[in-house]
Amino acid sequence: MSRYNAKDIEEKWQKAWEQAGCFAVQEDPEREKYYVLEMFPYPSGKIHMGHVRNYTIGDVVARYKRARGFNVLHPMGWDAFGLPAENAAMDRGIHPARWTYDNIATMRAQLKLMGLSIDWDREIATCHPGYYVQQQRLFLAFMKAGLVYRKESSVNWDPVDQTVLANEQVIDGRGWRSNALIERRKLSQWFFKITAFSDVLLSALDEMERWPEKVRLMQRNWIGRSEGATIHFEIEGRSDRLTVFTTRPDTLFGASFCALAANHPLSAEVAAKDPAAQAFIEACNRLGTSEEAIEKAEKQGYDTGLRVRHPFLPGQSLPVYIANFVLMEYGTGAIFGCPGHDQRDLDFARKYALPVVPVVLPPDTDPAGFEIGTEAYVGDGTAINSGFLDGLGVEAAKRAAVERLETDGNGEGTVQFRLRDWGISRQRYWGCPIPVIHCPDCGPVPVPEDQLPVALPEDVSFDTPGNPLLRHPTWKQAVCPACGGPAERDTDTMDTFVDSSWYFARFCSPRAEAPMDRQAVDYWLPVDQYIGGVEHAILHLLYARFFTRALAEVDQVSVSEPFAGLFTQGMVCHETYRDAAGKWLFPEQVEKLADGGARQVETGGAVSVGRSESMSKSKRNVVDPETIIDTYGADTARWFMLSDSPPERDMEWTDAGVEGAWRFTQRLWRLVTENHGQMAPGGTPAPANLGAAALEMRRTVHKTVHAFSDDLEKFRFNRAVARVHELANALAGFAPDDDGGRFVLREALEMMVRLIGPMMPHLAEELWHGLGHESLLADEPWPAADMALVADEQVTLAVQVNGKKRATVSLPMDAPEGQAQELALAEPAVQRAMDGKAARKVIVVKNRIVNVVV
RNA sequence: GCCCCUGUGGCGGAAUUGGUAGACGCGACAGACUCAAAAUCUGUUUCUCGCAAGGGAGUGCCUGUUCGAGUCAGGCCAGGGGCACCA
Repeated sequence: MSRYNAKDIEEKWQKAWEQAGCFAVQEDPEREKYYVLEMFPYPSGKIHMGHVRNYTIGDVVARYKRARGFNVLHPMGWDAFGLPAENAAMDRGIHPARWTYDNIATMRAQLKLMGLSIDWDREIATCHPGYYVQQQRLFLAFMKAGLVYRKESSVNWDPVDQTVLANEQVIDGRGWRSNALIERRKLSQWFFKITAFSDVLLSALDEMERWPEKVRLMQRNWIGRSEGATIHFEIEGRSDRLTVFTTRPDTLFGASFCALAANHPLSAEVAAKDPAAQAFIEACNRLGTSEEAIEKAEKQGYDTGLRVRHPFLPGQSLPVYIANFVLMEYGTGAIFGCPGHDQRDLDFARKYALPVVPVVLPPDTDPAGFEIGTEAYVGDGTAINSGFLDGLGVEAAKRAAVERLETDGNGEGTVQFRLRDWGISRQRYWGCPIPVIHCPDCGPVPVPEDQLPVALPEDVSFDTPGNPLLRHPTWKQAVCPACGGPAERDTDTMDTFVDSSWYFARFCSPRAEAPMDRQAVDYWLPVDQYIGGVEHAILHLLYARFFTRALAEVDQVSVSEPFAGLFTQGMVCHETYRDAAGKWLFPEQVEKLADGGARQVETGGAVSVGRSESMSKSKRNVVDPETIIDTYGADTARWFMLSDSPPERDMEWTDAGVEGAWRFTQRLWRLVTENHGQMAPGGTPAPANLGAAALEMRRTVHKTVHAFSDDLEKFRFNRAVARVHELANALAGFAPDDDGGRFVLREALEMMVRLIGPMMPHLAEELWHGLGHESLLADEPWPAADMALVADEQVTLAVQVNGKKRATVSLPMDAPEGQAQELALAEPAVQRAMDGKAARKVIVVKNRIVNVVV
């Protein structure tokens, strides 16, 4: 029995597509465009299974839309700046550029093995000066438009490595390399004014119907619009006021303290005269900058000795604390605490023995017996102990409180967003240099157009701590473009999220001299289908949305949203293995035993099998895509990726699963090639009459084409795969015995080959040619189902008695309800279940079900 | 701590979106072919009572809505993801 040789055949067709230039595209106003984009990869070294899944899904969409007649743009590039390149430089002494470009070469070759329908002419890498010079232009355009500004913000500072650390590099308050205690340090940095778009970024989500609801919800929560009030408390013995933000102005009568963020200006002022306050602030600063670390830490405070006057209760005042759970970045960096109706405030009040006054009475509660114990009451209710607010519901009380604050000049109703401006300065080498020169006299001055790009110097070293750009002997020396005096370059580079915030636009005109060619972006944008991991649901996608609006504001694009459709795929998981000593083992080191256990291949030692987790190098539960492609071919790998698990969900990679996919690849090949002799010749017209078996087969084929196409449209690839299995099963039992049968067999095989085209493009191309076609399947239109053959003639209805299935009846499609009822009641099993009683009610749902109620 | 998601046979999952639970695949078992193995083909496979015909239970747990709930509502339990300098 001959076998399908994936390796040779895949290479053959990849060359054929390349020679024919199938996937190179140009703007064509005559044709409807479709832009398919998968999130571009970070060139970390080799492709991993997550990439294989991502690009397989994207390629199915791209090839399908192409067959549907769209002018499809499907490009690929590299998110090539980032921290790992610098880590490699430090660990192995390789220059980040060398490391990155080597990785790109490796990964490009690997991706090409997958047979993706990509227009490689448009390839870009964000670390290439041709890309980042355009990004510098955009930065300067944003600066001119007032969308960029400078302010101080806190960072994790590693005092030993002399560097800023990402939150993930801070482990238990210590630097991951140096193990030194991390400090919070203030740096003057560049910010993008994303908050100028808070409202539109939020409201536009309502119209983004082709985005998953969960991503829209996450973004809504992230932007975090809340209505509330700012309240100005008079500080006793001072002329200035303390301004706080609250979402619960209705609970003001229950306030028992105010609290400041550790880095609030007033905290600093107190600390200047109070060493104990200073020590407390320093302790807070050791907490790290992540919200998680701050929220999970034990609530602690320091009494500043200051007191503020209660705006509604003359003569009463509240203590002011510095507290470790108040964030300077949100609201005004200060709060008032109402322990009765906020859990954090309650924990704090109990700790520092502050009063707890209930001011909201839950519905149907006796005020006499109502007390706050260990749990704050955050629900709706009626105001009590609240002076002029007494008796009002929460919403009404909020309005009344705000009204009084405004009348008295003690505050005002405000809308607050959780969203903060985007700090983009990074004290790192491997990123896009910020094109600004700092002049002692003129301040920050944009680098003039004729001096762009501000290129990264190549002669840098990573053997000493700190930012290589900062300590480079000459790079930062510059002349002020405004006054001509000596000045210094900004030695920071941009957050790599900036690079990925506009690459989709650059793909439209990747070699343009300007950031983008307006005609090209106007034709291609927005991206019709964006595909990537859900881990980017907030940051990357929100930044790209902001960036697009900013680009529109500086008149670079016409669209306001970058991604019309979004699909978030799940992760690829694998079982984890450990030896007796608890060390992680690679899957190839482990042999599964028949009894379900496992042992080590080399030593025969015990292996404990852990749960399936997202593939990661640290847990060694990885399978190398190149090995898989080498063994089984790209089509099998692609097919398995699409089988079984719905694409939005996590999937488990198993050896048995790939082998199953590989067997099916071989089976399809045999099914088509072994039936060549039984088929009608190509081009034979459909006979007027078909035998019963042939007609049934033909119906199955057209139903499959119809359902399969619908599944592709809806990203239900696993079901589409199942339908091809069903069709193959049906074909295996079909032996034509007349011209009609032979016609149906050819039609069935051709249809099946065309359906699998987007999923297993090489096999499909090979079989297509085997069927006698000269054209490339990649250029063929999508097959159409004959709707007359898709509709069923007979339907089977379930018959229930009191909701329990007792029988089924078969009758013509759309038969009248009376007929269904009559047939159902005549069923012996139904009669038995009715036990001689009369039917009280019979519910008939056409073509679905009959339910007899007795 | 806050926010989000998921839960169906031995396993991955399907279920026309409130209407026949378990499609399809994997695994397992039995059989055919073979000197034998591999490959391939055929059949069985939710659990349970029964020789059978046939019955009972069943979609993480509890309560509810409905003629009818895997699907809707409320409350729990378990697992996973994100939290602004990883990309």
